[in-house]
Amino acid sequence: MDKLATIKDIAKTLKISTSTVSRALRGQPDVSVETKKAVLSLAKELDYQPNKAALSLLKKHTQTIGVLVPNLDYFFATAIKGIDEVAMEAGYTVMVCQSNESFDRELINTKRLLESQVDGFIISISSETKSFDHFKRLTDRHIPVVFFDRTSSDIISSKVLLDNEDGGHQATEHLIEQGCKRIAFLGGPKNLSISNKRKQGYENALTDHRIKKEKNLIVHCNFSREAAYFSIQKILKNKKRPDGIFAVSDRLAIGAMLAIKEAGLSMPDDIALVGFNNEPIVDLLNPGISSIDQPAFKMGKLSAQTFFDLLKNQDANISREIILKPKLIVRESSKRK
Amino acid sequence: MDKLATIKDIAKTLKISTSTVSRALRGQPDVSVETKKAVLSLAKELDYQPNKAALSLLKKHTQTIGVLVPNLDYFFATAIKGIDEVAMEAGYTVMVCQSNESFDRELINTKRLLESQVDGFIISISSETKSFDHFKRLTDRHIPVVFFDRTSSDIISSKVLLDNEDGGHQATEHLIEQGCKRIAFLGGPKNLSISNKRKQGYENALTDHRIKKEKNLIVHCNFSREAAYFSIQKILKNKKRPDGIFAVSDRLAIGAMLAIKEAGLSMPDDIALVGFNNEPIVDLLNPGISSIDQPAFKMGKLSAQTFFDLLKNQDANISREIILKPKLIVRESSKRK
DNA sequence: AACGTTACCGCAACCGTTCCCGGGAAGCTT
DNA sequence: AAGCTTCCCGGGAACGGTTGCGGTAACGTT
Repeated sequence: MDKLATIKDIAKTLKISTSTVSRALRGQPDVSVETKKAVLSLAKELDYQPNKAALSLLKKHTQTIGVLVPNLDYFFATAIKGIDEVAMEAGYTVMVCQSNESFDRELINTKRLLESQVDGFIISISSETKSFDHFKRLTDRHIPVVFFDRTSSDIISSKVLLDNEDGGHQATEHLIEQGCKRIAFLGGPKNLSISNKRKQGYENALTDHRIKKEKNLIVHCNFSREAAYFSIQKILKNKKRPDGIFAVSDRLAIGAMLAIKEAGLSMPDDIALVGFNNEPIVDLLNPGISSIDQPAFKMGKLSAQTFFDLLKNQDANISREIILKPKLIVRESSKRK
Repeated sequence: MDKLATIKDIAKTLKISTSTVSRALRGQPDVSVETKKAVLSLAKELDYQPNKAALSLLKKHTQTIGVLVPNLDYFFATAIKGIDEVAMEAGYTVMVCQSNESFDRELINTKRLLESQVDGFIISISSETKSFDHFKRLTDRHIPVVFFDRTSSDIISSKVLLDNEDGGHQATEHLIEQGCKRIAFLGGPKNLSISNKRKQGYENALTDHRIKKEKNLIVHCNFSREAAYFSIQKILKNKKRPDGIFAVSDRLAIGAMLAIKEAGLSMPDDIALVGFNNEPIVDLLNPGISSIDQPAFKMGKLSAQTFFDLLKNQDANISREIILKPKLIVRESSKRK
């Protein structure tokens, strides 16, 4: 790889000092028009690009945000698009790392991002993560960190969240209103906050309507279609099968749908189904799956905005918490006449 | 933001030189066991992380790959997962930037990645891009660049591609075998190579089977479901409507499907449909959409591997071109009895 | 003629790390 | 006793860029 042109190269060929070149390049005073012109034209000719590493050393910041997500599915991809949007506007670059839901990778990625001297982090934690020391080490150092979507109540930091409890409540209440009496909860990994909050909303809705919750209607599995399929398949074999299912993600809902269809049951009459995320494909299915819509793009933008707020008031030790409201989109999978 | 611990901090508190600390940290000789132990324990206590910027300045490489993609949809997300896998294994970090299909953003992103001193690039070009000077400037400097999926024949570089022509051929031939006589082609933007190659395969298949191609059955639109919907809606109003459609992406195929359904036509009997990408949702639709499967994950891994090959033999001015074979997955949307 | 002002430019330090080189101390061989 | 290894360690330059400070002309003012 050939060397990129540096300020020294320009200085040497023009027989002036690097200081002058630097000043000329950044439009500072104390440079004559001729030298400035000469520098600028040579810089263009050599396709000069400032070396961020050198800048980083000197200025102690890199104009980059480390973004750490569990995966790049629809939700996170659109959230990242939102982050990217406002970061780019502010002249910042984002470094995206995915943990693949693995704790070890999350560890490695935070370490690497830290080594890369990112100015701060925007994080959604992996489903495996149970200890948060690696994040605490960041906040202890007063590095700006914003958590979005997936977080933990053990973490004290700025957060951009969905009101997951409300989402679970809306979904469950809707199922109750459709006449469901025995509603199953299909959740993600047990230590995942978003899943638990949605479960809390589910349970609250049941109590609100004086329906007693049944332990064997509550299932947890990982976020794969197959796992959901097997979980629901199992539940449907019970002598008292559910007549409604609330799944904490659309992918899980799809797995559930497959099991329901295979069992020869009809939707929504035998079993009504509600998912979560409102991914653009769920309205194409037959039946279209009702789902809780979360504003992923907006969450991304807000995360980046609170990040920059944090960056500005670093001394002020505040941590903002933004909570967005979800919205139920009703489709045929749960709409009984 | 508090300062991260540096080698100097360790040296100062231990009253030794930075050289010794550096040696101790990297397990080099010329360090006594006691000092080494002292350095290591203090480093752990201070949670010392080496400063990549300083390393970059000195060593002229950053152990990072710049990945430039048009978006983060299913295909690119899984490809990136593949890239990430082998990059991580090699101790490299990837910086992902998305152009959002915009030429300007592509320009800005390559510039920023270059400033960040990435060791090379893995690129899939935006659909807007018609000029490739910004990429040529990279290869001229002998910076390792691998293009994958979307590229241009005007670019001389290593590439990891799908045999798109073969894909188009397979899809079209399959439709012909199902008895289709008037097959429409639903393509992406006109300057996009992958779309044009698939079109070439489509046309070749037609000629192979002595079917004359009809200009008004060939449509181009951008990669949105809506655009595809309107395009097909328009075509179906023709007095001689098509009896088969080959769409160059699943999203376009879905748009087509919506138009077909709305027109009250049946699939596959009135119109047979084949998409491209084989995204995991197309088998859930009703009918399941036949699609050309491309090994996205494998393409990502291969891209990263050829990248590292390039990195090793930088002097050798070779450029490898890997071409993968696609595979047609037949579903109900095109399977006539 | 002496002084002040202005315009332009270079010197040198600094950021964190590596690495070459030189050097001192201790132990060993002649 | 003189010389040679061996083991540790530190000095200092280098990477690319910014910046405060000082310096030198040329010019204008008294």
